[in-house]
Amino acid sequence: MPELTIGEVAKRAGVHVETLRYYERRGLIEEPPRTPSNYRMYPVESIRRIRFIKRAQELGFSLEEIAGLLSLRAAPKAHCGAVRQRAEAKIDDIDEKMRDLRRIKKALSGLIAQCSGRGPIRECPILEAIDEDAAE
Amino acid sequence: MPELTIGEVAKRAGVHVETLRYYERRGLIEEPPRTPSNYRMYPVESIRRIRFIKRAQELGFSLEEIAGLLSLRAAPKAHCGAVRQRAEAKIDDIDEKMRDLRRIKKALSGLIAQCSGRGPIRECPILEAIDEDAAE
DNA sequence: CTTGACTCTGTACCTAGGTACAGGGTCTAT
DNA sequence: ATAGACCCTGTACCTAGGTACAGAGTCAAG
Repeated sequence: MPELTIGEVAKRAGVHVETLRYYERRGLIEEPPRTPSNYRMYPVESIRRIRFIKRAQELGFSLEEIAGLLSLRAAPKAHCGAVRQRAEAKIDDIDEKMRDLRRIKKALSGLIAQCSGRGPIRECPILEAIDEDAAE
Repeated sequence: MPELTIGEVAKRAGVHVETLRYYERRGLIEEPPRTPSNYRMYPVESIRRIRFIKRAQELGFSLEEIAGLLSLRAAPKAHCGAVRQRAEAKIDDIDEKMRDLRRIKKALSGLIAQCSGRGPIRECPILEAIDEDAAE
């Protein structure tokens, strides 16, 4: 029976041991069975689950959202639309962040355009603009 | 002599009293003089400084970076190029964040395109893809 | 002269996602 | 049988930017 200690799982999944215990506390991974000496022993499938979590994080999902995806996956009656919907909502989040960043970049570019970069700091048009304008 | 209590400054600058004390601890605003009963009394210029801080935050600068801008402003020998440089660096940060977001969005869109939204959760192509691929 | 609104300091708490001990127990190799 | 590597729990700490008390003092109005 190929069971793994927490250290082995951590190594193979590319995370720290403490992270696994943290995920367990957060409810992202089930409490694994224990040996008589109270060591956690993980089935090999655990590694896949940890990797799922890491990849979903890379796609911008928070741990809370990932917990949602995982429980969805475990619900036999759920269907795929629910997952799709979450992915679409995440794209909306991203679009909103990009709009914010574009707006900020535009404002900064406008300030830089006013500044030769050569005057004394007392007359810096960038600082003056921040001092006077609302940065909307 | 038109001096202001912390509550008045907070109200006029649109921040909380605790935030002003926090900024003082962080070195973003000078320690104001005190009354005999130990109340802070701010000159009217303080309001302008708080607003500067808030606007610089809206432009994506952290409090630490803002402290840098403020001390630059106070250095008589500094020149405008230093400010310009920081603004340009901030634009580089923004560009990097946008690249990350675009990459993530593309990955999510690709997943969504594979999913009709109608199948059972066990066959959800989005979940399967997260389970198997590296989300690069 | 008391009540309510304000201020003071110091410290704890919050989100997110972990990381780092301390003080124990266990397992493996020699 | 003992050293070193692992594991356990519990708690504190980290970043960033604040927010929320507690317990005490102060100020203005009626």
